[in-house]
Amino acid sequence: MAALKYSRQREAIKKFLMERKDHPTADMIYLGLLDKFPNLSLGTVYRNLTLLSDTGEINRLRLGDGTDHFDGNTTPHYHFICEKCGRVMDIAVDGLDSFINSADSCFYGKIKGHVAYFYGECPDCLENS
Amino acid sequence: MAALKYSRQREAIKKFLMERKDHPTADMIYLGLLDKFPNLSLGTVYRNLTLLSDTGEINRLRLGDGTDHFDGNTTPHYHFICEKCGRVMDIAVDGLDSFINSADSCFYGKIKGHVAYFYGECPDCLENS
DNA sequence: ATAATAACAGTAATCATTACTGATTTCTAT
DNA sequence: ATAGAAATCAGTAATGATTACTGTTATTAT
Repeated sequence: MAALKYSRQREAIKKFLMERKDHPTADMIYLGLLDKFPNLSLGTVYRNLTLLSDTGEINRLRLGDGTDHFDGNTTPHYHFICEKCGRVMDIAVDGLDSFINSADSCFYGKIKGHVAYFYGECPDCLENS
Repeated sequence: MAALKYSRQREAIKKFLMERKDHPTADMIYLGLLDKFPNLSLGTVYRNLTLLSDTGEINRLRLGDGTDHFDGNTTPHYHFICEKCGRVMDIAVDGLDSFINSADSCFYGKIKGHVAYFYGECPDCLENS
């Protein structure tokens, strides 16, 4: 309900996410912005990440590794997380989305969305073994 | 590596999960067993849930609601979580599994598994609104 | 300009989960 | 049977991610 006011910190957080292809955690974003905002607070990062994901400008990823990751790419896509190095990568899975959206044919509730991600060993870790 | 020794507590935890169709959290299991084990410790519940899911006897569900749920049904199936009441239900999604297993056609890493679940409003909550 | 209020930095609190500790139970090999 | 080794226990403390609180600062509308 309350109107959002501009803040340099929020813009920097959004820009930071847009410029990256990895999927940083709140802490990584905090550390990455400390040089530009020496007084930045981790709480500010968390609050703005929540605001930005509430408005749909970014996505919050719950990948089951104990900490949330964030993604500036809001076009629909899926993720792969490496069990060895923890890296998060985009993964193309053509047709999965429409398949999943038809899942409610025999379900009597209202399906509003889904979460799906893959895990295993990433190309780099696979090579070093 | 260390051999597992029998424990009454672990057996009770497993039995508790097998006899249920809901998907309780560690705390719910703890509270549910307090009458039979008045000295039961929450740490014991957590430790045994980890042991049992490591051996594949139960499944740990990370459904993004801030706490893990556990499932005594280890046959492959998917879950739906109600955003209103928090209830976790089984949901049948025919063919999704084989579809997802073919996802690595254009991915250069090694996909070992996937996580997928649905969220929305359950039949009961849908009716009361 | 000024008043209203969102946002801030800093810090404390929360909550799920894990780690530690010394006592107890289970198992194995005499 | 029994004694020693080791897993498990209950109880408690610690951890780590995230959220809430507080007094101050920045942004916006009048």
